[in-house]
Amino acid sequence: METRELRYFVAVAEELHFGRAARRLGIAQPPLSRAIAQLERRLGATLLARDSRAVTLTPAGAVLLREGRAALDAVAAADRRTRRAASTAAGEPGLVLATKAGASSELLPKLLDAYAAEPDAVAVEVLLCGIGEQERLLRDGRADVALLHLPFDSTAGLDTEELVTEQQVVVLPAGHPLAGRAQVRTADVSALPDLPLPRWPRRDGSYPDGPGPEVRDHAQLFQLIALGRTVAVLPESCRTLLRPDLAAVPVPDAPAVTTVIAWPPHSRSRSLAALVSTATRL
Amino acid sequence: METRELRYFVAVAEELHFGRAARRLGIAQPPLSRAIAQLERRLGATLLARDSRAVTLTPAGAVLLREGRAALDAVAAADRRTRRAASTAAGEPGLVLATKAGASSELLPKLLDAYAAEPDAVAVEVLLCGIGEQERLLRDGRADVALLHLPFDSTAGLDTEELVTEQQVVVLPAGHPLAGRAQVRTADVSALPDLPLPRWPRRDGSYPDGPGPEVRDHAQLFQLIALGRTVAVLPESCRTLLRPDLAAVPVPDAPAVTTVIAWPPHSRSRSLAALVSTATRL
DNA sequence: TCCGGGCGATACCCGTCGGGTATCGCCCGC
DNA sequence: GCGGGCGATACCCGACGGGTATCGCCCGGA
Repeated sequence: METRELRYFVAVAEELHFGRAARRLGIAQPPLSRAIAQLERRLGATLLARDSRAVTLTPAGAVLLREGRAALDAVAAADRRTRRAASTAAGEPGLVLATKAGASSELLPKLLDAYAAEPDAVAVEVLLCGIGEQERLLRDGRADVALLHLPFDSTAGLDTEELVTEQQVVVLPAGHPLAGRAQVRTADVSALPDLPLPRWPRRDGSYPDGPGPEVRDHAQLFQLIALGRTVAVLPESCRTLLRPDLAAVPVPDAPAVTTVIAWPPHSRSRSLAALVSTATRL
Repeated sequence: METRELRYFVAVAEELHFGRAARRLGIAQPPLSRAIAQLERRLGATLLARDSRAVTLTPAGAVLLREGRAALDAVAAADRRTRRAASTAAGEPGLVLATKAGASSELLPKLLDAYAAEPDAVAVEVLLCGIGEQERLLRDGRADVALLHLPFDSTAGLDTEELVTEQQVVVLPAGHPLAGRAQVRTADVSALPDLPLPRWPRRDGSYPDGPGPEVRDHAQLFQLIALGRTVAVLPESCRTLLRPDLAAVPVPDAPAVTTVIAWPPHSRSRSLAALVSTATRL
């Protein structure tokens, strides 16, 4: 199976429409139809049900969509990592660290400083990404290492080391009645009638349904909290980012958040090992 | 990057010889040279140093060898799993469970029986494999789930659940002086002058150097122990396999062995989830 | 009921490229 | 100094990927 065939199939499987998929791939529709038919013939499997007026995935097609995406990511990672290894001709290439924008605001600078002080540290590029994107970045080679936050992020298929565990706090407008409390419970927070919890984007960029406002980053979120439109439960290290018009109150019964450093399991880079070792010693 | 190019490169990188690699691939040498040159041109990287009389990997080539193998495994897994999903047209396909031949002799039958008793269990094929092969089988799609034994096997890049932890025992000829002891220490075992520990094959099938005999499986091993040529330290569940002319003595200070059930992280199969859940309830 | 339009499949042509054979250039070792 | 091993180059051919034109099918509206 060639990667070209996989790219073609994934495009059709995602669009469920040969014409659109062909346009996305920059080719005409007939060669695409032919390529898919040939792939089906070679696999001995029907991947798509061409029910007139609608294309749907067969069970085998669903398997190939999932496995094919993973395989294409692995190929993309091989390409990217090889280019990077070549472009930094002498010595170790730099590292790319992925983390959610706004998260780990305390830990990250400490980690970067500590690592930079190591004898043979290499340059670390920080790649800020959206919610849940880190795993993808590691799998397709755009990043070498990432900071994840359990239990929100998935560490499936990654090697990890736990770094710190923090309690969560609820972030409120400074004048809110709960802001004076020493602590609150999750029930108190979710029961606030006029302050629905915000909605974060899903993997594909769409938002779940619900009453809360749609938010993309912490600056947006804090603005909306200050305006009295929402509240949020965040790890307590977010206190360092708080504006003076916001207050944070511990929520002891909210799940603790563990920051972990994660990397692709087959990595064998000296500099990555040094960075991880520095992180665990913080 | 096409999988054909990756296959070609991996072959050359493993053989470090264009002629042999071409023969292995079933093509002539000139097209192979051209394909590698084209891959290098497209990546903008020199992958192989053609020092006259010897081909060696550049650092970028070493990266592509490692990443390329992983990518080829992922493509092979996509192919195999799609075929299997298609061939079992109705309902869930069966599961393939990989385990080391001779290991988990107590746990495996219990697991298979318990799972078979589940309401919608599917057929489970057991694939006996060599030391350390399970990870590869899971990655390239030949197996869906495996039993691994920590700390010997690597679980890098796999999702796992721990099943049981056992102490280890030393297996001796029944008449050996230590056979009557209630327990021994690792120091006692490694100090036995005429009974060197056996040598197990490495990933690539070669054996490490050393005085002990080369063994491939437990039947071989027990035969050699009975002949007084070696001793072995094994998990205590191996007692059920012992022949009457062998004895087992606990070794409390040997590392405990944990059997884990492992599967590829992106699996989303109902029957796999049921098997894992059955295993954890044993 | 018929017609138009949307969509995937088919037919057919062309250019590129992958693969083969022959040969060269280089270097090492006898 | 020469023979042989090895990778690169030259050149040819056939296969296959991609394009355009068109068909067949089905649904929906008049």
